[in-house]
Amino acid sequence: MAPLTCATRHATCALPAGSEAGLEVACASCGLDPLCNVLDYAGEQSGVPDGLLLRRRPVARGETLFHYGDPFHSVFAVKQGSVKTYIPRPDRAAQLVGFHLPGELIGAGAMAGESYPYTARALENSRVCEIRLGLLPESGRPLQQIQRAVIELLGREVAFNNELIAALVHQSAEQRVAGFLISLSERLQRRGMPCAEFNLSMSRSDIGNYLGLASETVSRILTRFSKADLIDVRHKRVQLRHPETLAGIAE
Amino acid sequence: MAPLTCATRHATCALPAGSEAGLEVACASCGLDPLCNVLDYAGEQSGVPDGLLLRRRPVARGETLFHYGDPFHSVFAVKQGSVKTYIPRPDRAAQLVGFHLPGELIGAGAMAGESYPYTARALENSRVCEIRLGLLPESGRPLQQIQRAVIELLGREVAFNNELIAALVHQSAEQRVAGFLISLSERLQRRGMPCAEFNLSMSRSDIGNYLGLASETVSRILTRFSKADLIDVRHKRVQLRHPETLAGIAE
DNA sequence: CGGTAGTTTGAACAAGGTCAATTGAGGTGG
DNA sequence: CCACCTCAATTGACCTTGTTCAAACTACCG
Repeated sequence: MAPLTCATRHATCALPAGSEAGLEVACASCGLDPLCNVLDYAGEQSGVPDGLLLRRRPVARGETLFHYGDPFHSVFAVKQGSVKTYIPRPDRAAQLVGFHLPGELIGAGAMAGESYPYTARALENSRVCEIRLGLLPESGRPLQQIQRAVIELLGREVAFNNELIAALVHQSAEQRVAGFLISLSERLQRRGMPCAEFNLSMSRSDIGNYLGLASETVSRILTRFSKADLIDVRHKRVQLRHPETLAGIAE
Repeated sequence: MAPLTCATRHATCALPAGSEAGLEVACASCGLDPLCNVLDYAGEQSGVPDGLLLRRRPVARGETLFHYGDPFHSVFAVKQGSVKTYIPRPDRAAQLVGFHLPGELIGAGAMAGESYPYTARALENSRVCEIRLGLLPESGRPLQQIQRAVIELLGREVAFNNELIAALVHQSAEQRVAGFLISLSERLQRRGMPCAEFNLSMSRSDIGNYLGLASETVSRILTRFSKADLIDVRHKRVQLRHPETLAGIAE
């Protein structure tokens, strides 16, 4: 078997201009990297099924990675573009769970259970890496490292969610939107992507749904920030002019 | 070394009347049970340090199990009574993170990190079991099972938090309070505790803080529910009269 | 060049927060 | 045992915030 390489260790390749969104995250900055490295190692020890790693798979805007309730098989990482996750609800609007930027994981919450607790859908033409954890053998030494990595990932997820809860529950609409922009910017920065100016690939309703606000409120606050010269919004393009002030608003 | 027994496999022992709150959860119903069982096994294989399990440790009302930022050493489970976790914040009121009922874990979110992300304080005179995971050797076969159990626990935590976020962000004050009561009741039931009538060991402000509401709003809604004969509130005692209707309100 | 869906903006309204006064419970000391 | 103190809980009045409903506007796409 050919030695496996990390799912995301590849330079950007040429693609039809305009068909894909933004830059690609470097492997070293990707949240999947620890797992990728472990699997590299596992590969050389053999015992890891082939086809375990699917790298830089293109996903068209609107396409889904998996649906709510599907049996768990893979953890995904966004390589390029963006993905939203949501819980479809009968006779109600879907509940938005999260937005996933380059370098971020999708489906981590399902690793412990049998099925995905939400649907994942691409917000734009994107690329994702996929690790088919479902194919992993249940024994052998590498498993320990894999488990360790999974624990690490889940722990981060828990911490992030705890912060999010604290934030969402107690903040005003203005604070939430400011915090949302700052969060996006910081997450892009962490992955080495341009973070002062970026795309709001999700709709205002998606943002509102995520933050627990009406889309009109989101819109109003964005223009308010814009008039205060804190940001510059044009269509889906946002530029942060005074991130410090925004961060101050978000507290 | 004497064989270790599960941290929580013990009958209730006699105690000064009135000094402790409520019944004790059975070990089989405890969230720590999977870990306890694994460690039992580990003990017989040797290699597990002594003093790893501290069982049914009494904790006085107001006493803390650990503080925000303390280095991680143990996972706790409430055996009897209740505990709240919160993030202390400079020049602001603390942010309540969660309430922990008998059978529930505390500090699971810290297992992946180095330090506790919140402070844990007993709401009443309670008893907790403690597993000093920090003392675990980093190798040996049982580690795999321990890791598996940890992943399981973290996964549940993530799932619970996702639901919580969805709930808190989109629900009205009335829905939140109804959902809070139902959640308490269901969690008590899951652990085999009386669930139709129970103690609200936390203050109205704690509830409000947790749900993102003013304490006055919590109070108003409780009396509203009481007048509608959905519940009976007297001091800290609550009786659910029409759980189904409440569940309907919470949606 | 329309058509459609997302976005912006305005005005009326409702939910919940804030402030303040009152009541009630538990604890302490005389 | 009771008076008193303190703090939590309740209740009322008012006001801010954000939602809802509706209409105009804009980008995007055939």
